[in-house]
Amino acid sequence: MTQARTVNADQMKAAIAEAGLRPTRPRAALIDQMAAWATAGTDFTCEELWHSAQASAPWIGRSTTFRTVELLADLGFLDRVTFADGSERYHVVQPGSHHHHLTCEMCHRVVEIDICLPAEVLETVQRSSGFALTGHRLELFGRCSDCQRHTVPVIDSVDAE
Amino acid sequence: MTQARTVNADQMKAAIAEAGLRPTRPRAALIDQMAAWATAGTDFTCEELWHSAQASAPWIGRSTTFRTVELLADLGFLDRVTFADGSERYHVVQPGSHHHHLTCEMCHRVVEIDICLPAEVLETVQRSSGFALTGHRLELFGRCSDCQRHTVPVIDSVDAE
DNA sequence: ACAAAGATGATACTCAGTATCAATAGCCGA
DNA sequence: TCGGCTATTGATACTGAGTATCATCTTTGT
Repeated sequence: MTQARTVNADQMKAAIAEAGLRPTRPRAALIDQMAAWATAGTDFTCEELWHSAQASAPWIGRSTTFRTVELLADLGFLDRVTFADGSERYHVVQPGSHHHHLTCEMCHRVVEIDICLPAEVLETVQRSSGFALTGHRLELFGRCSDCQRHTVPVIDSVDAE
Repeated sequence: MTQARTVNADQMKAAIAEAGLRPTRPRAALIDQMAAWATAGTDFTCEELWHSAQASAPWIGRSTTFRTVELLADLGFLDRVTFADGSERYHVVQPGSHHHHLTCEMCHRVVEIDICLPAEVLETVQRSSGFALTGHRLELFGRCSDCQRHTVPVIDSVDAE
């Protein structure tokens, strides 16, 4: 797997400035929290971000949290990651990098992986279906090494959920 | 692409009987509607199913619709399909078949495809990440041949959304 | 026909996210 | 520095999808 270098708060703030948007206090506070989580490899929901940010900035509104997350997602800093149980959470990533996610179904750890569908497979699909492919989404589920150690080993199957 | 033969109402009803569950009128009505959609290749949400079923069976409750969809999903007859815009809908499939979905981002057409990640790719991920893989989810997005005809051609890119 | 268990439908509720809008805070030019 | 323009904010109310509850009604096995 590839450990992408962690996105920091300044990168996100700079991107906001470059987009001609304003560097406001709420945005800064939320970005700082997200960047901290990014370093720790922690994913989050908007609700969690809001609650967490309120510890240091109780004046931040819920709407602003949703708006800021949407903004950062549009700027490419946040990916929506799907977990094995179907839940979806946000994860900070390097914008523009093409990768997919491998998530631990026990501890929710997220690992970015840079493997992808081979181009010839995509071309085969394109030819046989008549579709013009514009994108795809791949999520891998499993148990991380720590969680394997603490529980019964899973059957060595690689089928879809 | 592989056009899986369409699941019919009787198969679903038989599966319910085999599971030791009861063949009730609401279940039959909902299954008939889903089977009709399956033949037409139409996907749906619970809400849509409910409204549609009410045309012929106005006594069916909303809760029952959700319960029946969940039941059929558990029995493997329904897949949750993700579309390019992030929305999720149900789609009737042959239970037990391992496949993925290619969806048209314009008309929401769903095509089942039987291509998958090559085993060696999965093994590489497994080795390098230390994860024990247990499943995956792959969604392909594009424009179907009909929608390509009616609009400007898309850039021939195959990157993720 | 009868009782036990399964299934139903009405209702109320939760939860995540959205819409609205008056008030506020950055920005820019004078 | 001032003033005004506009982006942004936070409070509030709302929506839509899905869940919990529970009295009532069906199936089913006897």
